[in-house]
Amino acid sequence: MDVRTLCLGVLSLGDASGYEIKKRLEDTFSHFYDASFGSIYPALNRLQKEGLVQCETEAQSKRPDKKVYSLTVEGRLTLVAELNNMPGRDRVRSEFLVAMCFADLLPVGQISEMIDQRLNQHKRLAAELAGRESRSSAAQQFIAGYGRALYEAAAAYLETNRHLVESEALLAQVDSDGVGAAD
Amino acid sequence: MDVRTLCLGVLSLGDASGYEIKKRLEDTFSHFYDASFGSIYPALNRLQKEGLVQCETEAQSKRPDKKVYSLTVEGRLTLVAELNNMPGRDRVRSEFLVAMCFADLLPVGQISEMIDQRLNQHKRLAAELAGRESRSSAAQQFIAGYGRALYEAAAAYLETNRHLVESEALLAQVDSDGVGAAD
DNA sequence: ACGGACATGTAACACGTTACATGATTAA
DNA sequence: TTAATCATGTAACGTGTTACATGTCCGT
Repeated sequence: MDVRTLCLGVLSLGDASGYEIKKRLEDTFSHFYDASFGSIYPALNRLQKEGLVQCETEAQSKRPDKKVYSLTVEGRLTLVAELNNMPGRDRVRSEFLVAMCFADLLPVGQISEMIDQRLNQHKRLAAELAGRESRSSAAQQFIAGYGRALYEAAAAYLETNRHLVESEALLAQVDSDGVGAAD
Repeated sequence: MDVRTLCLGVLSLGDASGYEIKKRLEDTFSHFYDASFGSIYPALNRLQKEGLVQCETEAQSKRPDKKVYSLTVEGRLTLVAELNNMPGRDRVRSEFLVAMCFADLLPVGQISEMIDQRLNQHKRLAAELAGRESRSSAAQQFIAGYGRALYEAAAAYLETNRHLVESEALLAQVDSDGVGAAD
């Protein structure tokens, strides 16, 4: 699944320009998918060439014409076909977890700061998603709830278990600094 | 953070060849980071050129010589410097969640199958990680526990809330098929 | 006999990001 | 006046994957 499919998906919820697609992706999908202008605009042009979307150009004075795209029948079929493929496994790339793996190489203060930051971030994002669960379709609610559940679980885990990495980093520090081993 | 840093990290836990690095990544990091041979071998060569790792070649009869890499002092410093950067936000890419967003375009059976599959997968992975929590360093335990907590939270959420997407898909199906509207 | 583990490496390709180009309008 | 929002697009770049090349040994 690539940006092109994602564009088809967004358009299935309503016509939009490239710019608007980007914004909707940020609103709705940012937690589990990203896309930049540099990938969206070329994707739309290619989708148009392939007849999966069509485009109405709204002339605008003093700024580029706004090109509003809509799904064609073929586009909708392609989207459905694509969604029918069993989804591949999630890809996660977490610099935070990599850092935690090597916690014993870092000063304890640094580890703690990273965890604090992460904790705040997760709580903020969970709250943001919670606010979204009321005002939207069942699918949107489901997605928002899913995200919230995960952020909350991560935050809870961090609070309960942070001592595991913090104490290990402390030991390593004592080890290499010779703290408490002064003669 | 890229494959090069990850290689340094793995090497900080013990010397290894490219092949072994790949396997350790699969064991330990597969849940939140990926890397293929095609990226690891070039990375190691470049790290060697830059003096961050050094390499002892073990001659082997009838198969390519095994090149065992180890961190240099510079390499260790570079790794620590890299880890000290506050980690960027996690990147998640989930085809599953995208599919759920557009649940109303799919047959209910398909949705249910996707959720069942995901549920089994999460339960299996959680169990696998649970087994790992006993026999390893504090950092490894922390990471394994984190992964397990998230898989379990996701599974629990799916079981409790799957009706949200399943019923919506059903409604959409009734809508477009005209089921229950026969004359 | 066949696939999988061991072992390294390269080249073509895919995919996406970043930065740039262009430029008006509006709010702080 | 500075930044953000609106609006599209291209080119250079980075990073990683896939498939290929090469070959042995071991288990079934």
